[in-house]
Amino acid sequence: MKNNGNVLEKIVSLSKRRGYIFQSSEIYGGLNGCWDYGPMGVELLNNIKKEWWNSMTLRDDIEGLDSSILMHPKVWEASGHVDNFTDPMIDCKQCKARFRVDLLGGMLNEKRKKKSVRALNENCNESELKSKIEKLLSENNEVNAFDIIIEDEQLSGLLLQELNCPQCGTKGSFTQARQFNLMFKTFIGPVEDSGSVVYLRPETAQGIFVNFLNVQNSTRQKLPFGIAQIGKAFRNEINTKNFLFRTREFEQMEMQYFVKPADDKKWYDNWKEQRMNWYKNLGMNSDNLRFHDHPENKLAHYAKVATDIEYNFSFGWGEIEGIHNRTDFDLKRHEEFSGKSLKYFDEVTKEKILPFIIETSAGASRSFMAFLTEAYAEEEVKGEQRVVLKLHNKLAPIKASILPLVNKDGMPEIAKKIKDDLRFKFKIFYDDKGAVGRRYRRQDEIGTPYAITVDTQTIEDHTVTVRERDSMEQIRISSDSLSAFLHEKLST
RNA sequence: GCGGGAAUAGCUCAGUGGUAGAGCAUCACGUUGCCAACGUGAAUGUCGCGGGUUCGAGCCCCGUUUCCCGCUCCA
Repeated sequence: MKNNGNVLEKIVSLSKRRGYIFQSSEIYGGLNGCWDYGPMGVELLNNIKKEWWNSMTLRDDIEGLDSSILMHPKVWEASGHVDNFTDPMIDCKQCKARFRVDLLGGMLNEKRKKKSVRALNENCNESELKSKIEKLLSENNEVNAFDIIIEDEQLSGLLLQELNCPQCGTKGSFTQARQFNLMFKTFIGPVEDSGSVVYLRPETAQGIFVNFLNVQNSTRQKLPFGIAQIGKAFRNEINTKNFLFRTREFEQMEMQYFVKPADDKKWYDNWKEQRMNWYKNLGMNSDNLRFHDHPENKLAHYAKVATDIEYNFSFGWGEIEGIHNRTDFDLKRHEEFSGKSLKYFDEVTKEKILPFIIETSAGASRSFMAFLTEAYAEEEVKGEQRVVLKLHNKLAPIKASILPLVNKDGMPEIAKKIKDDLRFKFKIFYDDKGAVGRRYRRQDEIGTPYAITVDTQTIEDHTVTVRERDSMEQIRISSDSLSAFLHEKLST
């Protein structure tokens, strides 16, 4: 059932109807790839983050951190993002082939480069641009001029018009090159010049790396130990798509584990297993989860080995978490660029070493969507269809609904008292509108695991029925024991 | 970024150039006896946005935005 595109649309629709996800800036026509978390969505998201945070920090060897989104621009030079985080693309309108502009030069021989530069010079009749081209040609030979012009914001498009597509040979069929860095730029202070440029972080990890020694010194941790952080990150993606899956603003849950270089393999394997189990323990079916190891030739610039935990979304397998061995790349680079030592002093061997880093980088937004997809179910009950979110108890936004069977004989008063007893311990919802069957179904649709109903017998003996979401079965328990009941059920 | 589809009430959708509609949902009143009950009444629309054609546009044309699908891409 999950393998048809309809499911995503149904989830999008349900998300809006029931307050999980709204489109950002909807009244203005929306903003591409931006989404808001509604009343239910923010509860689910917070529950996911809480489970992750607890699993990471309720142990001896991991410390928490919340670093700022804006960081010194040199951080991103050191990390490699300023140089490597670019992706200028063009398409051939004729044959639909896509090329990276920076690689296009390598696909053309010198003769073609010279020819295209000459043609550009001849065909250009805009005086300002013409003089720019002539200046370039006077300072460079034609081949070098090609490489400069192809990267030039103003001239690149004109030069592309003079080129033939390497695949189909059609001339002038390229789209405009989009020349940009995937990092969002902004400016600090009132003057918007190059000296005041800062970036919105494209990953939270660097905030951990630059604080490595601060955390170690203040907590007296010994290797191996980790630093965990949850926060927003931003990437100016060319295309957003698939609901929450590929967005420009997203939230990461990252834990960087610092180890002795010789132990890197051991901890990489260990964290792979721990992280996979985390998803399974929160209700994801093993069949919908897999590892995808990165082939060596596709590794990121900082990684020695890497794997993704992928989830089987309605649109196919997609990464929800990356686990990388980042080696000592980041700490070494930050030593280089900052001129400060980031070495760890081993008290036993009396050695100064630069630790290796095993990174676990989970997408909070992507996990959110995976948990939502996993939970979504359509069932037939007595000839009627019901839609139910089978969310894990720990993740469900609302833990229990409290319902008077009918609005008379004092039932609402008893139900309201139960609500007041429970409301500061659990996220609960009181509903007395319409028939009770309808109220059950409404709660099913937002994933509430328990429905507590006050009926005639409650008036006599203070017992209530508790209906379980997935089985729809009811048990009868004393209203005094509800708190203990929920506490037990929700903690497993 | 390319190609295809879509956008009308909160949701799902009908409306083929001539008065803006249905079902569900919402609200009020009545009713109520455990899985989307019923009656009566009410409220709800820049027909995604901007132009154009026309006596007249939700409908035709152009542009644009957003979403979905496929391709491409994802340091």
